[in-house]
Amino acid sequence: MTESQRRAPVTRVGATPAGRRQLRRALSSAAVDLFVANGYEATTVDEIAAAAGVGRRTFFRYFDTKDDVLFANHDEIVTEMEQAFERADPSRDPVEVACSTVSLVLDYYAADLDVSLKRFTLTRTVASLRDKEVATVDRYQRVLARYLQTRFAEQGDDTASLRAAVAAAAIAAANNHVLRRWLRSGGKDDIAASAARAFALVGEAFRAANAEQTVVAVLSTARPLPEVMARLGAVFQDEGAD
Amino acid sequence: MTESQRRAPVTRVGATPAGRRQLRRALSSAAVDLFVANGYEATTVDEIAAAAGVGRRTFFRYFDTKDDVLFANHDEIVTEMEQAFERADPSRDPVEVACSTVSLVLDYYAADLDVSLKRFTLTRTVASLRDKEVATVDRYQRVLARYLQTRFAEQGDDTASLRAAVAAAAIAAANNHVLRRWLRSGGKDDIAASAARAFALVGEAFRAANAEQTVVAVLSTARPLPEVMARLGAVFQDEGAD
DNA sequence: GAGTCTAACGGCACTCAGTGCCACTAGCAA
DNA sequence: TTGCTAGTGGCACTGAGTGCCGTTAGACTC
Repeated sequence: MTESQRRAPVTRVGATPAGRRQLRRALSSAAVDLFVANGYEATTVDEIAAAAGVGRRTFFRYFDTKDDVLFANHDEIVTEMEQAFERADPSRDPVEVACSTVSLVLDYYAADLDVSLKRFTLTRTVASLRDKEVATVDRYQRVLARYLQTRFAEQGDDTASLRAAVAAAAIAAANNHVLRRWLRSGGKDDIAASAARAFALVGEAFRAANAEQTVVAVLSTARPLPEVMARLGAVFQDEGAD
Repeated sequence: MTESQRRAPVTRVGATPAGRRQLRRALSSAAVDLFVANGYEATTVDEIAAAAGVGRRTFFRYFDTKDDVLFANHDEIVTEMEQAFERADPSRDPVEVACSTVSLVLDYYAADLDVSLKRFTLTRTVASLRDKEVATVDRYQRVLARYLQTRFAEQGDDTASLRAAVAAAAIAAANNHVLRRWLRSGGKDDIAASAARAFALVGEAFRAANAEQTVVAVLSTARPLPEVMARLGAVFQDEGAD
């Protein structure tokens, strides 16, 4: 063995699955801190790896790209959402199921407030990271859309695909709006309450249009019933037009 | 001058603004063809530049990144949308204005069907290009949201920000759905008709939810009016809960 | 037509992300 | 002790993106 081949003994953290998770977290944590301290572009992968006590090559065995390290548990969220949809009660309203499922994202962000806040400032500052975040949002928006599409199609909706895409986008936007507002408040706001309000707005917009509305009104009139019916019918006669 | 410094005469296309546009198009066109022929990753910027008859360094003076070349006129679309919002009739319904403005994107895509189709297959195939497209969509979705937010705020909507974000997402999703469906048909479908249908769905979902619903119903009962009112009131008593 | 100036261009060298390859070794099994 | 496996680090390589600078086409002036 030559002198140049000599090296420090390898700790080999990733031998066990728990160790792999631990190293992933260590890399992610080190990266976030370095990004915040020195800026994203100014931080090299070498520095991240060194801060976590591993080699540069090992970093790329845990994360495909440099920016992936900021969204470490995103895959986890997506698979968890898919599982939630699989075991969802089919009798519940699809939009409602989608809303309550997407709030898994809020739970994940709330579970690690410190990292969430740092990532928030980074995604607001660095354009490429903002794009990356948008791409991750799009990924679970697709999961929402797929679920809604199958459910809408079951209900005999002939525009299921369109309605699913639009509703999924609306739900994701509402979720993001709540999330960003909460992060801007530094995690102080009542996230559950604002989420409920936001999803109520979405549900109102899309549930109502799905099934026929059931409307109830009270009127007082001396006119004979057939005339009342005719007048009421005239009010909605343009509804068939598309 | 040494032999190594000798070079072919420079054509200098970009001396005039028209020439710059022409070279941009040439680079974009060459890139798309190479991407389709040899794959995105397998195509180097050197090859694109060479195919357009310029040096590699010039490529990066016309496009910031390699993937930007696929979305060459995106900035143009965004600024045109912003201008459209500025001269929009303030008496028109905001959602309707947003819908008709976003269809500028459809016009741009329809204007160059060939490139649009090639880009479509690329964005479906290459993950990084799909992410890039999602990011571009997000950019004009923000323009929509900003317009809707100011208009909703004018109307005294205290949840203007949320409603604007959700409506903008829905409009963008509807637009994309129409666009993708049209591209999958190879440009054969009637894009205007399907756009009208899609935007009708969005408008229905968001215009109606803005004002209070006006409901009319006919009922026949022998019960005294106060009891009827009390029973009807009980039906909606959970509506205040948030 | 000759001189001048500006800006587009090409070349070169550099950094860094990401990848393939291989040698090394900690931990485990026989 | 002797393999075997898998995590790891080093190394070299490709390619994107950037800063710098010399060159020169084309426009403008006189």
